[in-house]
Amino acid sequence: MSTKDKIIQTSIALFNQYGERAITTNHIASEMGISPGNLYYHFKNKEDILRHIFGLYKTHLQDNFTPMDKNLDVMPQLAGYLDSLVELMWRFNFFYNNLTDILSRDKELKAQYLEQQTQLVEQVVAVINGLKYAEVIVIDESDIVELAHMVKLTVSFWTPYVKAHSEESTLTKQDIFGGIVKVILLFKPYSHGAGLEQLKQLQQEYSNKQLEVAQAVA
Amino acid sequence: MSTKDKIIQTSIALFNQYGERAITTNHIASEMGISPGNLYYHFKNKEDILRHIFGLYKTHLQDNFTPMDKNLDVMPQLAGYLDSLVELMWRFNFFYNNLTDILSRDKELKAQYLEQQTQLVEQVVAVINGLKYAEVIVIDESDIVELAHMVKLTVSFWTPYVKAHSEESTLTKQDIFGGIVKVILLFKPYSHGAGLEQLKQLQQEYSNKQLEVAQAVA
DNA sequence: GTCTATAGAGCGATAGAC
DNA sequence: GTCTATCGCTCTATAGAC
Repeated sequence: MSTKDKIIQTSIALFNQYGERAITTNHIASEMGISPGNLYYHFKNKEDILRHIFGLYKTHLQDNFTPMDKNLDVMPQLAGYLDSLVELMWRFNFFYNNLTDILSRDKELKAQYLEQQTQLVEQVVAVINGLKYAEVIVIDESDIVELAHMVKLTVSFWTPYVKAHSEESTLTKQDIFGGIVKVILLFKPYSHGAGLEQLKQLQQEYSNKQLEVAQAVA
Repeated sequence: MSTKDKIIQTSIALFNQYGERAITTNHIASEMGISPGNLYYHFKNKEDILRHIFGLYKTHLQDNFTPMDKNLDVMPQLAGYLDSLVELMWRFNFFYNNLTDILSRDKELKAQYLEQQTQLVEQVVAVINGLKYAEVIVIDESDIVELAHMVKLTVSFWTPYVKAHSEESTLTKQDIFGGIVKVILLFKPYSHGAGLEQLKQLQQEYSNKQLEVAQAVA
């Protein structure tokens, strides 16, 4: 791995563990065993590092949040989206923990984020419509965009919510599954009959994942 | 107003406008036209100020989130809770914008927050049960706590969500009403018949408030 | 590409006069 | 209760040698 890539990876790891605010460029360099000067050879400044990390975030979403295929079953596709959200929430949780700060310090990054999130809400709307046409849920047209924002809000801020509510602020991967359960909860009351049973099953699967990991640790 | 109270009020105002991270003790003193030394006469440090502000936050919730009266109509009481949440989300929005950071820097405050939020989830559960017994909503026993957390998550992180999605990061009070609409959206799909009509009307009221204020400014 | 050394700036907090 | 002055620390970022 190139030094540049290693700086990115180390930054992500340290930001996630200690928070973006607490980690300085010196900490990153020190953790890697390189000099601060070397770090600044590869990146203009800390914001430059954050922009590169945002690039990875964006790529992850572009690669995994592809449009639904109407010829395939809807539930496996939904499960695929949820799995990719687990990865997203886990890998970039530091970003959500300091979203306002990070964006307010860097207008360019904020513009990129805004554009990206505008796309994202459209993609979530498309998924909701997919569930609607597959008759998994029944929902008024006027509520769809609102629900899409609630999904986005939940995914974005589940990890800060968990951190604020746990004694030790160290996030574990099973904590993330709890957030997915909440996302499914958002859809569930719009669902009836066979669709409801499918969603209940999916929710149960993620509840189980939560416990499995916990038991593996114990 | 005493200097001590004025420091608290000025801090809240500056934190809300510029973010807690960006505002130093020097900024607060300078804004008030007092010396940094004077500020440190009244408060041990910045965390001390934040703890006092949290005290106000806690008091606001204690005063406004009183248990439901089963002898009175449920909807006016719900509206009362929602109005008090508007105030909370508006007055202390800086707190939610930096929640993880603020709590990770001060173990004592974190403990207080944890205790307070544990109480709060119980109170939200009580409100949901109130809606259930008044037959405004129909909800499985097993979903109630999960829904309560979703309400809390929405209230906590609506303002950071809005800030992240607006060009200028200055929050207005009508933005808050949008969050209340989202909270009502959480309840709506559990509702049917007469209860649904009541919730729709309530949601419409807050949607209107959103627009009224916007027009008053224009 | 990597290092050492350090400039430059800001922040938190205190001492001591009034 | 309020001020001025300032110390010590940390952080960002750069200069210049290798």
